Amino acid sequence: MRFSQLLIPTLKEDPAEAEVISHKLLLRAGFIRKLTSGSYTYLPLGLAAIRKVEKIVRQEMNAAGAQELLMPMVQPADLWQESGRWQEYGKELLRFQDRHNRDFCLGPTHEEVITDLARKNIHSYKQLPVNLYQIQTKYRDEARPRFGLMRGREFIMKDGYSFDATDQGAEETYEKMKYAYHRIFTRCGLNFRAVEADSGAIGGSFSHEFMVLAETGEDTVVICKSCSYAANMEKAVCMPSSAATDVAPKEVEKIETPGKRKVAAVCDFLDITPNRLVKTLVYMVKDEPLAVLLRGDHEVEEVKLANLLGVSDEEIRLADDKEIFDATGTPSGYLGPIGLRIKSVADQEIAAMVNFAVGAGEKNFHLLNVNMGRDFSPTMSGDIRKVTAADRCVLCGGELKLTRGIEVGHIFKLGTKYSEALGATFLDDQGAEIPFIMGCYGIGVSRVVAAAIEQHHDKDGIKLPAAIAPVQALVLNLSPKDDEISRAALDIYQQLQQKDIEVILDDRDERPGIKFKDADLIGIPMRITVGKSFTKEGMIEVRNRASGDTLTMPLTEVVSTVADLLAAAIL
RNA sequence: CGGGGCGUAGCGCAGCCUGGUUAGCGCGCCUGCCUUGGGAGCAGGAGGCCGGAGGUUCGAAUCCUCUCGCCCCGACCA
Repeated sequence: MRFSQLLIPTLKEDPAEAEVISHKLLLRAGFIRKLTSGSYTYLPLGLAAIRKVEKIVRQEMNAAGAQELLMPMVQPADLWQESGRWQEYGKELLRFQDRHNRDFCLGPTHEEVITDLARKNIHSYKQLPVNLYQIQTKYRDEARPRFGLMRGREFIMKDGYSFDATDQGAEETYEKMKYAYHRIFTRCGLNFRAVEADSGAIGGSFSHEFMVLAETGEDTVVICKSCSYAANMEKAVCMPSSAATDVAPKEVEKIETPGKRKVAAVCDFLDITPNRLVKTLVYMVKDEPLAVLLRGDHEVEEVKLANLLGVSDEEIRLADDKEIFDATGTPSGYLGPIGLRIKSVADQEIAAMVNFAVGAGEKNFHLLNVNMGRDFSPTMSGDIRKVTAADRCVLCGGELKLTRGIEVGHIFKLGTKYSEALGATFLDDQGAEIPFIMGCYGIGVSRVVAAAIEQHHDKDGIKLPAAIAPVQALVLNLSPKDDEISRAALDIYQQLQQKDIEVILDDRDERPGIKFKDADLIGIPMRITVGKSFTKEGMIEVRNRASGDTLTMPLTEVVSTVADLLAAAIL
């Protein structure tokens, strides 16, 4: 490929529409162009990078025993009505009608279609397990598309679905996929963590998100500095503190605290730190009020609270001031656990506290030296708060770090949710009719490219890992009008091609500076420069974009050197 | 969906508040000269219904109303 003939519209300045680095660089390097909010055209270089990721995904999925297929993107409403998601899915599902006024949607995911396929074509345990995947453009009518390829409405996704006869089989399949995902993201050159995610009703550790660690990530991830523990906020376990045993409980003392309602104001007034105070929040759980007791400096993690209560997180919400007063007879700000007439849940941390302050359950009063067990007993207790960087790792006791992550993959044990809803069953070896045990496994292919750029760039441009760079080598002919230089550049270009190394020859009639700048911007791993030093000394420069290492050598050594360096760079 | 910001040449922006000849600047683009190891220089040139509609006015890029689009924060989403 000749640079002069490729469409690589690089930009010298940052586009006004881009905020995050990957978005800016993808536009500047001529990888993508926006058509409309959330949809992008993949230009030749951008598409080539996506194809590289797809290739790795295919290799690893196939190696893990999965088979590729391709399902329709337009899906009939009936299937979604059968699963119940036509109502549940909300506005992200882009719906429309055909000429016969039949309802359809653009596929944001394919559980319904694949389950329909399975129920029609898989009938016996002898056919199981089956693991199917596709790589396809998905459409989600996102409320707010943002950050270029990071959160588009249209994006390329690998989605896979497994069907097993038994729970154990499904769990084995899950582990295989988890392993394959580790290989895929490692080969893509990403710094990532597989984090335990909330798996809602199914429970157990059967949902993992694969998070690329990057400041621009939309999710917060908790990772241990010492071991491999990693989890997202909804799932991250707080290790309980041990109770202080050397402090004697004191007498409860009632103090007037006029107008002091917020934690900060109360602590300030009482001259204590927030970790010596227990705040009492009120949640509405399916319209029932519930008091939630939490240390003053902690925050509720609603997903964990919902899980403890055995309800979905959509069924709980904070009560408003009126609901609080109606339920407790106390205005918000002075609520306390003593004398409460509604049920209560205490965060486990409170058990470790001695002589703490609480609201008195009476306007303008607080109590000091309160102790759980002696002065009140909550209905329930458990881990219901968000972890903080001050917490310790549940596995090894090491220090935790809160960091941001980009979700590039998600694996999930689905169980029988869809197979039951759609009546997708098979006969087991006893002749019994059983629903398939399913799993689903997604990878945001286009998002992987954006995430990789977030992790691999510098002030000059993109530094994609060789495994997913659009092409591997770029030969710069610095003087296209000089026959000797042009001949040498062409020679190297052709030799690299013969070795099956993807290469672009920059044969443009431009000044050297422009070629160097563009080379840095688009970030091809190996840059081979043929210029004056070749005519003068017979030397050619080979430069590694990622490391910046530069070697000078005679023409005869160039091709083998580049081949060796690339072989070392690609896993 | 709530809040904020922006739409003027391919890209980045000024002009708008305080209406007034042919609407500017930088980059890019085209032609020529020159230059050729880090986005050079000189000369000439093309390119805009100032997002759209309506209104106010003798006169609107500029003021008012509506509308469409894009971006950011939040909500939502996995």
